[in-house]
Amino acid sequence: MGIVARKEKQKQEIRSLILEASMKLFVEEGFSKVSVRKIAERIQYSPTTLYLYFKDKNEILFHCCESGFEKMLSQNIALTLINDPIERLHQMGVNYLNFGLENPEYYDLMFIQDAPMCALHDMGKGWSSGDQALEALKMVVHEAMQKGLLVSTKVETVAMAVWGMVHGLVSLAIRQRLDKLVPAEDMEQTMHDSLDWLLKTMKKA
Amino acid sequence: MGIVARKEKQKQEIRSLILEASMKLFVEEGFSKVSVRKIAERIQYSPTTLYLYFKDKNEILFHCCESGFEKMLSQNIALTLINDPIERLHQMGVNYLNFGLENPEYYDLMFIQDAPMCALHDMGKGWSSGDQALEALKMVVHEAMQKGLLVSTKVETVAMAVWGMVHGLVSLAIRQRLDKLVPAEDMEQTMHDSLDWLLKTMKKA
DNA sequence: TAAATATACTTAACAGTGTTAAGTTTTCAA
DNA sequence: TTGAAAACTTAACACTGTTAAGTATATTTA
Repeated sequence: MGIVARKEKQKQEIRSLILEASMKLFVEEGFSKVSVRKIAERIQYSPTTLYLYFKDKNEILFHCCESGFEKMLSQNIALTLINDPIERLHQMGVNYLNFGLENPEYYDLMFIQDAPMCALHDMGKGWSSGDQALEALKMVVHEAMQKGLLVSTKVETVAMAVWGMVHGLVSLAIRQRLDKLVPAEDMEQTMHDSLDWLLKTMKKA
Repeated sequence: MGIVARKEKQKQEIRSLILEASMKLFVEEGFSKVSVRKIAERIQYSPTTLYLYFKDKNEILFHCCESGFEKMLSQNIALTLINDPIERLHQMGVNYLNFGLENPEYYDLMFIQDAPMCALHDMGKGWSSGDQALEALKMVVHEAMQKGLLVSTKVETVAMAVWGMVHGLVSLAIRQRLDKLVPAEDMEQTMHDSLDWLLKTMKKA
């Protein structure tokens, strides 16, 4: 069975090749410019070959997403060192804002486009890394409530509020909706101010 | 000069015809299904005719957006009756959430897609109705601070936080990102809970 | 009134998109 | 060496936004 295993390994290698080319392409040229033909050209294959390794373009984008989540989670490792759950939640928010602003193309794919969600639906699979981040968020909110640092409410309510806000800020910024509210040079700072304000405000008196 | 005025009026009528057809189309079939050819077919014109009335597709979508903003603002008229600025801000948020959930296609265009912003940029114009809504938001925050109902900070910080959150909730919901956090049947309620929570929380003790 | 001009609109095409069916080349086992 | 299976490509379909060139239809001028 060594031979069939090697075949499988080769297949995985080409899958990786396709995904790496895709990611390079949309980091360099932006998400909207990624096309099946351009990906194929980069790896010197015919466009139709990609369909032997992935069901459709959405599925390719879905897998790019997954590596985006890993990228995002990797910056959160140092987080476990922070004891105060509010402070930890705050830092999670800061990391989230920074990730979004520094990787707008990835962010777009992970949280704004619906192509990846279509793929996810078609495949009947779950997010794994995405769910993991969500679980961490709920956990820290729960901990803060248990320690009496937050007024006790449904965990989902607060988790949704916090995620909603940071996502709202990043996605409005990415889509140029904040330009009229605040000058470009103050934008990043104001976004962080808003986050600071939320966490200071929600802290139990 | 009556004749040139009539000509101008006819031109405006065809512009309206195009816009109405576009809006019907994307309310019925969704934003992503709107194409120049389909719009043209609806009004029994050749696709290229549309380019005699609008610079490109983005410009058409931009004007659809504008009527979306009017739709949105129209539901905010009753708002001026509310005296308490916090209560008014709350109701603005409620209206925002409802508009987004009831008109996801419009919302998509107005706050998520970047086609309209491209058009806006190309035309060198401003949002008018969009800016108006933003001004109203800043105003109510300002008023709440002046009346001592909110801790005084930069108005933009709080306005951005509140808008960020409601936009975050709506856009995450529209793009199916909240499905894993909360069951579908509780989603709308939880979104409103989050908004309630924010406003209760930010109210000065 | 007839010719010239300006307006309104269409046809045909370009260059691109995702995707599929059918055909070809390569690889490998019997 | 032959035959089957796997890997890959060519050609095509049905779309997309957009433009250049051509055709009718009004309107203005001589």
